[in-house]
This record gives sequence, structure tokens and C-alpha cells, in this order.
Amino acid sequence: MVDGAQTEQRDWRETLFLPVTSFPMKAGLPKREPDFIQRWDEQDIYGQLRAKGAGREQYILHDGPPYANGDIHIGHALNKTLKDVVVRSRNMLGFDSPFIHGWDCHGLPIEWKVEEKYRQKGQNKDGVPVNEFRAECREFADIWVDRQKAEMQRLGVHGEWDASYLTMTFDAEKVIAGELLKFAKNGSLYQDFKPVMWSVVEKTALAEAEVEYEEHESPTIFVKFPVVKANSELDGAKVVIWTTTPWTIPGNRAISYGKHLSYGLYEVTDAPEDNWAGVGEKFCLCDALAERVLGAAKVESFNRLCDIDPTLIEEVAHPLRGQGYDFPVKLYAGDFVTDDTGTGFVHIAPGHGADDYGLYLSNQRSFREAGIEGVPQTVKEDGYYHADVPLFGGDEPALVINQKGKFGDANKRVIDALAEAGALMARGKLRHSYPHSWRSKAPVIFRATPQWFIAIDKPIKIEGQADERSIREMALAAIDETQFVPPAGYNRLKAMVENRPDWVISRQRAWGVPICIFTNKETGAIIPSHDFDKSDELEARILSSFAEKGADAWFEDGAKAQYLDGLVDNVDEWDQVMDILDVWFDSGSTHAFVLEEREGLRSPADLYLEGSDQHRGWFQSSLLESCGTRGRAPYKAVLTHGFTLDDKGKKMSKSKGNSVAPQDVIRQYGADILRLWVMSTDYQEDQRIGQEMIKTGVESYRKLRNTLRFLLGNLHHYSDDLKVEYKDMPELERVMLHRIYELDQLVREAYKNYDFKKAFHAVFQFCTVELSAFYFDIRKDALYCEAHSSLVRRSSLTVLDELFNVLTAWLAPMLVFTMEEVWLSRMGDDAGSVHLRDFPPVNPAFKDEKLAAKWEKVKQVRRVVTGALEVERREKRIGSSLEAAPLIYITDDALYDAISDQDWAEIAITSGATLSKATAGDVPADAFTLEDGSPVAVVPQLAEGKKCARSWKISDDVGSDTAFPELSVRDAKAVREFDAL
RNA sequence: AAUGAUAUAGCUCAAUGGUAGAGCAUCAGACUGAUACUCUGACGGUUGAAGGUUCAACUCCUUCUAUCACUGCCA
Repeated sequence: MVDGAQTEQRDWRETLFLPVTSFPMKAGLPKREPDFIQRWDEQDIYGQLRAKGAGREQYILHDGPPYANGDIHIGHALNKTLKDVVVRSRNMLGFDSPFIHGWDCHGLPIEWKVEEKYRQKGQNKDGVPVNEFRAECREFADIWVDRQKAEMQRLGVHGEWDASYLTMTFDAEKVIAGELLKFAKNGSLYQDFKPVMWSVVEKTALAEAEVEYEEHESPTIFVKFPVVKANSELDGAKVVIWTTTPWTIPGNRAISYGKHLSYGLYEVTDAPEDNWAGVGEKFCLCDALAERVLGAAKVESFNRLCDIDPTLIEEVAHPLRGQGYDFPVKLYAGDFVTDDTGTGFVHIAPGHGADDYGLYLSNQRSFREAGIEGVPQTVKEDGYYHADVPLFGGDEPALVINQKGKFGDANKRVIDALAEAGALMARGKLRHSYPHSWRSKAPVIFRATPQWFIAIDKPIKIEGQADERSIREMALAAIDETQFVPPAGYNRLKAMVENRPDWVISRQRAWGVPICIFTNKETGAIIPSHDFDKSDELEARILSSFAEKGADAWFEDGAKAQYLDGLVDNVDEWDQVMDILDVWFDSGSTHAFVLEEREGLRSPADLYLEGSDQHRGWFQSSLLESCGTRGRAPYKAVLTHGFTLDDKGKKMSKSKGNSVAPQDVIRQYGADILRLWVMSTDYQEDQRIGQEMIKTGVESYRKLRNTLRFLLGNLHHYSDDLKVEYKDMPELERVMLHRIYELDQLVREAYKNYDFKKAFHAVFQFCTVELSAFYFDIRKDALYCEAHSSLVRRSSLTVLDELFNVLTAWLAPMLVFTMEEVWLSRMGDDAGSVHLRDFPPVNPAFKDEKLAAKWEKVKQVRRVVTGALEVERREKRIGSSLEAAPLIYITDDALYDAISDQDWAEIAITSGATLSKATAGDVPADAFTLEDGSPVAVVPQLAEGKKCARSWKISDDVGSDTAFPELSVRDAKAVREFDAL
């Protein structure tokens, strides 16, 4: 071949080992990703992963069930991606980590949507048989489960998709019912009649978690209550109250005052004619508020007559006395009364406020003496007054809130009646936040209704535990044993559990698990219970029917008789409870029907991972449910992430048009871009997302992709027989291996600590700064031009192989599609999946801190050289760095000695380089330095000689090999070897 | 209103109390053998504000401001 070698026209390119790869630069993720999903599905990669993990130590992430209603939004995408990365990385760290996804299927929002269909047709769902309605809800939930499942899969989220858990499967409904019965049997389930948040629109009680506060304008009224019995100076005086809910006045039964507030008697001395507060009228008011109140009543001048001791006011009259409100109204001290708004006297309607009810409870005897038996019920479930409410009930009852969530005529009718009775002192309007149903967005009212509660403070017996403790005590103890990531979650959950009231678990709805108990009409006793001797049989009947037919069994005709037949003396003495369980109880029970029941899972889980809003939601409901039944938390650790905001840090909302939909990002850029965003952000805080951030992600992705593409292209020329032993490698290779070792430590640690951002940024920077801009750039000459047998070339290829192994693994949990593509591109289509790999072990012998420190110095010097070359380039003296052969002066002997053994032409990517130990005097005055006094100075000389046609390096030995007059000696040798291959 | 978190370059993130750094974006240049790629350089910061502790503060303390979350809520 030597003869033909020197042909002038020969294309030397063909003798180079240039990168060869079919891995495209352009990702085309939106189109390509679905193919991978299909492939993973067909090859059952998840199943293979399970098989591979068998026998390993388990790591259980328990998936919190999203609500099966509506497309997934960016928050879901964030949450599922984080979980996916946790599970994948644990598997790769050597654990057996399954991923079972779940959905929350019962509850009001779905019911609401189904009802909407009826409403649109002008029908009332109450006319539909319960189980038909429930079937429609089930169908609706099913549709959304499938749809969300597809959306989550599209995100690249893996898991046991064929066996997701749903809170509405018959088995789940059975277990949930069984959990409830545990509370019935341990005595913490009780019924009470007290005011709860009530949604008129949805006709149900709501828990705190289902309520949101919105700005609302309420009417305000100041109402006069004439003093009936008191010391004589109060003759004809009136106690004034203030309220923003005039419609509660018919429910008024008392007035409360502040024990530590000072009160006075105020007489109006001047006021407009016909003023509601007329001249001569005397009012009892809190001193701190008197001026404001009288001002609001348009009083022009007044006298403070004397102090008032409110304890001496024995009785006042309801402002509508004589019209059916003839009971005595008494005054009680209340520690909730403040002097910042109102009059210092608070009107008490025991059926319409928590404080009101509390005051009633603690003064029950006194109320009874006043002839007030029980909590007065004034408003029905539909928002109308009861027929027996004087003035406002009857045939045309007033309406507090209508079916559309608007306030009805009740406020107006009450105000008018008060005005007519001369009981109104003033009126106005107030903008304030007011509780609304988070589902219907309609305002809610406080309304006393019989509801079922779980007692949080009642000591209960837990099997296997010595002493009786309350759920709250157990929950607080469990919180102490839980790991919180970030740690702030500890205080958050603890504070909430410390302060929360008893759990209202009943809803007056149809779609859910029923509170499957019976109550005695006479005694109110509950069965099943711990003191009913046939409880076990009754429970067995209930649960087996649920297992067979689902919770629908409860609503079948004749169900009550079938359940109770033979267990009680007289079935007619018992009522079947028809309330539905709070859906938070459902999801709070997932540990029971998923973690404890599924093969391959266990309870407690290692991790619950949800948005920080779940402190009041799932983290808490799961904790309370588990503590009330098992005396411990269902999780060992709780990880929370923040909310996703728009690019300006504002809340996303449809109306603002600032939402970023995951579907859009995927359609336009691909799921890996979305995942990359998740990885790069600090998810423990609130994150932002917007066009700029996505674009940044796209750029980062491109860079990363090309770095991997370079690896692939060069590895085309690698095979195991070319592998070089560590000890035979050049220093540059050994430095890279040291970095691999360091990064391996960092990446494993970061994954272990759920610090994905740290891992991602470290790996990404390594790829761009150390590989692309440094190592690859330097080694291109050796990789492309050196002889096939060259030790440097082979060493570099060995390192590239190592890089390929670690990088594809490190990034696999994050960029699930791209890493699979990279992996298969090299390993072939039959190579299984990158997702079946563990993080590969990195040889600890690669660690060499000393060498790394030395090469930090090398890089510093290199920076001076590239800086000097840049000046030459700007001056148009050189273009390519290969045109230069710089002189490098080192005036620091220690530095010189440390780095002088290196090939500086190679490091600087120049055709030549001379490193010399110098004194300040040796350095030419015009030498380039980065700063004054720097020990490194560079004179950027031009390289002398001829340009090698193959490597483009300038060398004076070009042509010395007469067979290859165009080539340098090195390249001539390489070509000779190439030709011989 | 309470509580908590956060506040560093246009954006995303770093910096055991010891000279504020990366990447992306922008701009300028080079290369044309990673080629709609790659490389180099420049620009960019009163570290939210004001005090304090310290030889030294992004870091510790106090107060404020802003954003977000969450809790509560005007009877």
C-alpha cells in the first residue's frame, strides 16, 4: 500500500477515526418518546425490574392518590416526576423499589360533575336511585383514571400500571369500611349535633380541608336588644350587638361579653331626626368601640353616663320579642370577645357558630333554665328556614343561600323585620374573607347538624399497646419519629395536629363508602361496637357484602334487614346510617388496602412524597387513621415539595392565562425537557416555570445531548480489546477517572438525599465544562489522528467507555427517554434497557486527589494560554489555535515543577508549546498575563513549519517521511498503520 | 392577622464567617473533522433594605420590605 499512499488527491479524512453515529443531533422528543413507552410496555421493563429486585432490601414509596377528575396539571407532573426519580434511583442504588400508582375516586367533586349532567337536563339527581347514580360516578372516575394514567405514562413515569390502586375497587371499599368499623369498635366514633361548615349548594357538611376563603361583601347590622332585667340605671337601655350575618338573628339565644373589657352606658344627645339611634336612647357599649359605633349610627353627640358591669344585666329581650321570639336572652362571658370590631357584645346563635356552640355547651344548664332546650335549628339543608321559624319560616320561608350559591332574601327579610321593630341601630357593608366550598366556589354557612366525628382526644385501646392513648397523643409521638424532608415539615404537621378539632367524617352525599353502622332509635347506641356482642358477625356480614358488591351493597333495598336479621331483637328499633365517609378517610386508609395488602409492599412505607399542602390533607389523614387503628404512622419519612408558580412567581390561574400545561410542554418539546426542568429546580421551595425557563432547559438538553453524541460517535471505534489498564494511562485520563469517582460519590449521595438538583447540576456542569470544553476538545486530536494502536487514543477510548457507563446511569432516572435512546444507540436494539441497570460501581482506585490538585494548576495555566491566543485571534494573527506555538513563562518555581512534565501543545491544542522556568526579568514586556504579578506569562508565537494535511497541525517534520510528503511523521505513521489494518 | 419558607448576574442554581462562582441567555470572535455542532472571550452583582456583632458577614443577630405557602378569621 505504501506505493499508493502518497497520492496527492488522497482524502486523509478517510484515514481518521472520526465520530460515527446514527444518534441524531436533533432529538425530536415529542415524536420519539411514545415509541419508547411502547417498547418499555412490550418488553415489560417494569416487570423485569421487579424480577431483578427480588430479594433485595425494599424501599417503598407509597403514592398519594390524585383525584380522578380532570387532566393532570403542572403540579401533578412535578409530583409524579419526583416520585418516579425517587423510585428509579432507589432501584439503581440496589434496592427493590416498586411503584404502585393510586387514584382517589370517591367524593363530592366527581358527584358534582355527574350531577351537573342532571342539572343541565333540568333533572334532580335526588330522583335517581342511589346505586344508579353511584354507577355513573364510578364510570366517570374510571374514565379519568385512564386518562390521567396515560398522561402520567407520557411523562415517562414508570410503575405497575396494570395494577394501580383505586379507592373505589370493591376490595378498597371493603377495607375502608373495615377501618371505619375499627373506630366504631374502639369507641372514638361518635355522633354530635353541632355547627359545622355546611354547603347549601352541595347539601353537605364540609371539613376544614374542603373550604377556602374568598373575598366577600357582607351586610353588617348593629342590633338593639332592650334590657329587661338589670339594675335601675339601665332602665330603657339597649345592649347593642354587631353581626355580618343578619340571617342568624332568628337563631339568637344569648349575648356574650368580654370579661376584661370595659363597658359604659351611652346616651344620645344629638342626632338627625328619625335616626335609628334617636336622641335620648341609651346604649350599652364597649368603651373602646363606643365612638365608632355611635359614629356609624350617625349620632352627632352623646354622653357617657356611667360604667356598666355586664354581669349585672340579667336579661335582655330578643329584638323581635312579641313576634315569636319571646324567650329570655341572657348574657354570658366569652373569652373570644374582643374590642377590635363590633360593639363588645357578641350575638350568640348556638346553631351557627363554633364559639356560639361552645358557649352554649358550657352554659347548657342556664340555657335550659331560660327555657331553651337544645340547639335551635333555624336553617334547613337547602338553605331555607324551617317552617316553624317565626316570621321567616311558614309557607314562604326565607332563603339564606340558594342552589346557585347566591345569598337569598333571608338577610333582607331579617333586616327589614328588625328595622320595623325599631331594633336596628345602624347598618353597613363589609368586605372580608368568607369561607367558600373549594368545589362549588359557593359560600358556606355554619349550621348545626348531626354529624359523625372521630374523637381525637379520647384515649383508646390499640391492640398490642399497653396503655390507652388518644389519637392526638399517638399522632404527635409518631411525628417525632418521622423524618421530614425538608425538616420544616415537622413543625408544620405537628402544629396542625396539636390544634385540630375532632375529625368530621360524615358527608350527606351518595358517592363514597358509607358510614356503615346502625344507631338505636331510643338510646343512640352504635353497632357494631365494642359492647355489642354480635359485632363480629355484623361486621362480617357488612364486609363480605362489600367485598362482593362493593359499597353499593349498603344502599340496596332491604339491606338493613339483611344485615341485622337475627342479630338484634327488633330491626325496627335501629336506623341505618346513610351518611358517606369523608374522602380523606378513604385516602387516609390507602396504607391499609395497599401497603398492607399488596404482595411486595409493606407498612410503614419508607416515604410519602406530596406537595406541602398535604400537611393538612393526606399526610394528616393517613397519620390519624393509622394512629387510631395501629397506633403509629404509616410512613417513616415525609417529603414535601412546593407549589409551581408562573415565571414571575405568581400563582397560576386560568383567568390570568399564565398557566403552563405539562401537555403543551410535552407536545412542543418533549417530556424529558419537562423532567429536566424538575431536576434543575429547587423543588422543596416553590418553583417557577415559564417560557424562558423551558427554553433554558431546551438549550441545556441540546448541550447534554451533543456531549453524549460525541461519546457515541467516538465509541464506535472502541472495542474491549483496546482497553487500557489504569496504570498505563496518561495523567489526563487518570484525572478524568478521578472526577468520575468523585461524581459517583456525589451523585449517589444526592439521590439518597432526594437532592436531584445537586446531582443534575453537577453532572451537567461536568459534561459541559470538563468534558465538552476541556477533555474532549483536547483529546480530539488523539482520538481522530493517532494511530489505531496508540496508547493515548486507546486510553481515551477506555475513559469514554467508562464515561458512557456512568453518565447513562446517572442520568437515567432523570432523562428517562434520552438515556434509553443513548443506551440502545450503542448497545443495540436487543440490549434490554438502561433502566434495568444499577449505578455501576466505580473503582475506588480511580481516586487521586493529588493528581486532581495538580491538574487544577494545569487548568489555571491553560486559561492564560487560551487568553493569549484570543488576543491573537482578535488581531487576526491566528484563526485556529493550531496556528500557534506559544512560549509559556512560569515565574513560580513550584508551579513550574508541578506542571512541567506535561505536553503543553496537547493541553493548549496548539501545534507546539514551550514551557520555561523564568524569572521576572526573563519575561518579555509584551507577554500576555491575566493580571499583574501573575506567575504565568505567555508569548503567543506562530507555529513554524508546514501544516500537516491530515491533522492540520503545523510541524517542521512534515514531509520527512518521504512516502507521505504532506504529512507529519506522526500522521504518516498512523496512516501506514491504518492502511495495514 | 399568626406561623413558616425564600430573597445572590436577565433566568436556574453554587459558595465550613476569610478575594461572591458556574451553566443558560445576550454580545463579540474563531473553527468548519461533534457542523443547524464545537471552542474562546466579553458583558453582567451595593448578595431585597437598614442597623448591629466581628480583624473579617451572602453566611451570625435585630428590624423592615417583597413573594409564596399554610393556618386562622372579623361574631
